[in-house]
Amino acid sequence: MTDMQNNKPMRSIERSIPIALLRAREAVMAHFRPLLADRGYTEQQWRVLRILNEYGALEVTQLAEHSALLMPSLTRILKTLEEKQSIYRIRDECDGRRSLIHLSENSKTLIKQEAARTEAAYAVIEASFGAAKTNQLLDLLTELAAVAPPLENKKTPTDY
Amino acid sequence: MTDMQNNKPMRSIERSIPIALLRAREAVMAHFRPLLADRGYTEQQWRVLRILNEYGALEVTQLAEHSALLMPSLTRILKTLEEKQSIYRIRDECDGRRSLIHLSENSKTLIKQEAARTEAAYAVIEASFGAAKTNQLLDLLTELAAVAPPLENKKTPTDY
DNA sequence: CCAATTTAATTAACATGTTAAATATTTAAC
DNA sequence: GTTAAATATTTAACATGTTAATTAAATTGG
Repeated sequence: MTDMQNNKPMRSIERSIPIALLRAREAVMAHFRPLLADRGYTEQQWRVLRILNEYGALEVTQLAEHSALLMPSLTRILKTLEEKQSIYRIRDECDGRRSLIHLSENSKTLIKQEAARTEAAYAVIEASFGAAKTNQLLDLLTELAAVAPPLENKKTPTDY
Repeated sequence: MTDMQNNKPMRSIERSIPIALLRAREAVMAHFRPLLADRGYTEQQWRVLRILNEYGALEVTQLAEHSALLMPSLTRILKTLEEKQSIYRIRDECDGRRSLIHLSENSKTLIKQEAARTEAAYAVIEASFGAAKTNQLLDLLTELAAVAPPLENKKTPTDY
C-alpha cells in the first residue's frame, strides 16, 4: 500500500479543458474567418488593429498584453502591418527602446466600415448560443484565466 | 434614417469570446508546460499520444478529429513521433491510402508513469477554480463548439 | 475495362506559437 | 562617471496553424 506505483489511469481526454477551449474557439472563429479573408488580414493582424482602435496608440508591450500575443509574434505582425500601411510607429524621445504604435487613418476607416458585419457574425453566434450563456461563459473564462500560475522552476539550491 | 451608414461602434474587445478563450487556455497550459518540457514533447505531440492511449490505434483522419489538429499539422507531428519511436504505422492491406497509427510500448509506459503528475496539475487547477465551475465550463464549451458553422461560400451562380 | 470523380494523406508556402539568445538602451551601484 | 544590472524589443530556430495544391489510391459511370 505504500509503494510508489500510482494505478489511477490518466484522466479521459474527453474532459480535457485545453481541448474543449480549442474546439469552442474553432467553432467561433469559423464565423469570422470569411470576414477576415475578405479584408485580407489574418486573425491576429485584425486583432491588433481592433485593439489599437479601442485603446489608441500603445507601446509594443502593452499591445502584446491586450491582444494576447507573444512579443516575437507581435514583432513580425507589426512589420507586416507597417508594410501594409495599416499602422505606423513613433519612437519615444526620452527612451530610445520604446515606440508608440498608431493606427493609420485607412485602418480606422476600414474598422468603421466593417463594424456592422462583425456585429452580424456575433449576432449569429448569440442567436444560437444565447446571450445569457455567452455572458456566463465569458465570466467563467475570465475567472479561469486568473488562476494562479504554478510556481516557477525557482532555482532554489537545497543547500541553504 | 434609411441611409446605409451604420453608426454603432465595434463591440468592445474586452468581451471578445475568442480572446477570452485564448487567455483561459494560456492560464491552464501554464500548469502543464513544465511537465511537457520535462517529457521532451510539445503540447500537440503529447496530445496525440494521449489520444492513441485512450482510443487505441487510429487512422490519421480520426486521430486528427480527436486531437483537434489539422491534417497538415498532424502529418508533421507523426513524422516527428515516428522518428522518436513514440508511434508506428501499419498500412491497410485493403486500402493503400490508409494506415493505422499505433502507440509504441515506450509511450504506453511513459504515459502510465506520468499519469500522477498530470492529475496533480489538474488538481491544482480545480482546487483554485472549483470542480463545479470546471464542469459547468466544460458543458458550456461543448455546447458552444456545436454552434452551426456559417454557410459555406457556396458557388451558387446567380444565373439559374 | 477505363476515364472521371472521389477520398486519404501529403506537400508547399506563408503566418504564428514558443523558447532562448541577442541587441540596444536605460538605470543602478559603486 | 564607468561598469554592472535591468528593461524593451528584436532575432533565431524550430514546431504548429492555415489554406491551397498535389499525390496516390479507390470508386463510380459509361
